[in-house]
Amino acid sequence: MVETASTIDTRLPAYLRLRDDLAARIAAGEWRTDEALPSDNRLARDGGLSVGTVRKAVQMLVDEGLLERRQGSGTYLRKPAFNATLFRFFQMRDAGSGQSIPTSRLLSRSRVKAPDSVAKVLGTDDVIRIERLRDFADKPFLSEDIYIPANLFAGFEMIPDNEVGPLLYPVYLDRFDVFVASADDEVSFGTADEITAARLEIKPGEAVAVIERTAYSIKGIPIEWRIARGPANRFRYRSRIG
Amino acid sequence: MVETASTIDTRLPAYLRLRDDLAARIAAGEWRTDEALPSDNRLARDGGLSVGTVRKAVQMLVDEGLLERRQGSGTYLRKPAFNATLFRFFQMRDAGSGQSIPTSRLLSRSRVKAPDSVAKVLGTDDVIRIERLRDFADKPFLSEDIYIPANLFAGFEMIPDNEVGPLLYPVYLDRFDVFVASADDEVSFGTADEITAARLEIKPGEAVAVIERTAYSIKGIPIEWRIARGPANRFRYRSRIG
DNA sequence: AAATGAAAGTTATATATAGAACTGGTTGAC
DNA sequence: GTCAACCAGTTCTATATATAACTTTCATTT
Repeated sequence: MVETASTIDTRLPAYLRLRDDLAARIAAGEWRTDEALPSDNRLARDGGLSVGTVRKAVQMLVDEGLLERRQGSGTYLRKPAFNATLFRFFQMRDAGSGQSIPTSRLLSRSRVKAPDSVAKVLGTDDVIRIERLRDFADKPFLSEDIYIPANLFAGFEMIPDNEVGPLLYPVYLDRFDVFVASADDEVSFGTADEITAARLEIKPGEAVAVIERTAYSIKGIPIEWRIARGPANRFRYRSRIG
Repeated sequence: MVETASTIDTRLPAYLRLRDDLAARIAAGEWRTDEALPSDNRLARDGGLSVGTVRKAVQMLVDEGLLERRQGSGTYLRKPAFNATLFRFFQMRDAGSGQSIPTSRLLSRSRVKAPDSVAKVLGTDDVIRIERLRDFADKPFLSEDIYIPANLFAGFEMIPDNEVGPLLYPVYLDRFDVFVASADDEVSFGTADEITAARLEIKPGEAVAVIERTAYSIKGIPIEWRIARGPANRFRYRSRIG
């Protein structure tokens, strides 16, 4: 059940090999989000390929949301819209156009042995656990419990608090070259236990919304599992299907 | 703000025109799900196009989930998996592998003037309203209020109850050639009013999950708006992001 | 009866090429 | 100085062609 990460280049079709190569170079930070990749023609010459093949490879990365093509201009990295895509739950119902990123308080980070259910999802029980509290409109509204594999995020628990921004996924990318490409969310409903209630400043037993999320890399390898709880009456979750 | 439905063929690119043409013929029921469409070569000859252009059009429909290509064999209609894709909320948490389609009871159907908020979404206030109650494991678990534009679904309210199956989207497709391609869901939590409580057999004021859904055609035209309520403690909503 | 092989038809991959549509900058006329 | 024209570079659309990989069918051989 071991997933060797970068088994590149078996005898895959050329367009897939180019896609993988580009994806790797993107992850390696070879280009910035403002200025941009070699042109189709250039990639074709360099790779000894035809333009059609190059376009097919690039188009895949566009479909996957990594790249963005601008006709007449070039092909660019898409600035990951963490906000809009992967962080859109708990948009406050009366917040109007605010759209502000909520602030985060790190409560703890430690390397621990993961609970069975988490270990099963991540494929290892050697994990780093992060406890976090997020505020919105000066009130706590999300209590989070996050698990990430220690082998992928070696040393994460040592990073000074002030170097960890309000969003984790950019940190994963910048410091560990781990890109969160997709996620499964599961929303349900429960009641607050003592600890959660204290953090959220509500009474134990009050209704909370529960979001369990598993985040995956482009290759589909699970990167993170988290469970988040917030007051049910302030909760709103949006999802696009299809 | 009027959307003329089938403004085909402006001077769109050839591959888009072919895509639209095929989509229309699919919706018209020209092919069945078992045996299948003309080959790439055939479509190219018939349309006076090159194979590359045809492949691009067909690929779009594959990406949209309408078609399915089988190498060496042909291109086939995909049987829409209504169950898995558009009807996955309220999977009961302890139902195990049941996966059974819940039963439906139609409570009312009538042509009415839509509330403002609904009219705004659908673009018309001439709608048909459907009230429905869905059961699971012999208990009511979803009370639904559904609105569809009367012009798209003329005569829907006349169809005998027993000819409306437990799932609405196949009915839309079979009888009205309306294909639901995507949807926006919005999940929140609230409390049951008198009517909802009676239907769900719970007490007024008890916690309910609320799902508001807007469903769209392939062209992005809103087709249906619904609001559904169910007991919060039995609720579980899954969503894939990215 | 079962295995083999050939053939035709299909999608999948890849190349080469051409012009259209668009962008961003530079040049030149006024 | 301003505006228009041009230009080089880019993506986008479309064609034509060739070969590989695969499926299905049918005839032949064993």
